[in-house]
Amino acid sequence: MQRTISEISYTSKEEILAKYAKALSHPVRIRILTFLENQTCCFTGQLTDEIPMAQSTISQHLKELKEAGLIQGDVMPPRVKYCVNQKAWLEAKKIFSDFFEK
Amino acid sequence: MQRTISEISYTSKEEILAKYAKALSHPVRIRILTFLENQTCCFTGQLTDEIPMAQSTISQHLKELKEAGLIQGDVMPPRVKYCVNQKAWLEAKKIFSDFFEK
DNA sequence: AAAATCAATCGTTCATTTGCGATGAACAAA
DNA sequence: TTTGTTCATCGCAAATGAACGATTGATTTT
Repeated sequence: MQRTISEISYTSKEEILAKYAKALSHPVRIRILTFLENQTCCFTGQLTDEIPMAQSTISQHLKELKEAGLIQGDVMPPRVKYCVNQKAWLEAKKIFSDFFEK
Repeated sequence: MQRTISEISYTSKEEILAKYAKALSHPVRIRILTFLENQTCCFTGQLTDEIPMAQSTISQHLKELKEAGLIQGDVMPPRVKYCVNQKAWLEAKKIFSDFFEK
């Protein structure tokens, strides 16, 4: 059968949900977010103490969470304090909840 | 600095959440699930009609959703009817909602 | 029995993710 | 100024993901 495959485009809801889901798609990122949520905030050092992974790996996961918008980092030399971005957190919460609601 | 990197192990909550999140981490899978949720069920053919992607690609995404447990396929020769797995759907809903709740 | 239909799977290609050690940049402390 | 601390980034390797066309297997229809 011959199918015409045009360019697929997604709604922004689909893309935003996928973006947040991707951020949550690795268990260590779940752990990091849970940790941050409990502490309100924390320094990277606490995470590298708690999580048995290379510092560079944790830094990489933090970067991904930051790029998804779920966390933010405040530089407080020589350390960096990470916190959950409450605005994005609430947006994600709502988007997931709407998605599962219907 | 010398760090000891033991084997990391995750809780089953972390793993289950990550598994569902991964299933939702591609916009076309979001679209498929939304479609299924609206129709209750549908045949693969409806999806390949609706979504401008190769049949094999859609089939692959269906497989991933099935492996995550979110959908199930009933073979009704020569077609296959896909439905959301309500049990898994509710579990996912609760797990995401718990996660964002705290 | 032959042809048609539907969907899964195979094989390929290319891109992205994951993890690590090593290095670098910024700043504080000695 | 040198040393130490903290974290980000680079560079690499291995694994996984995404997309496609082609093929196969199951079943119906002709």
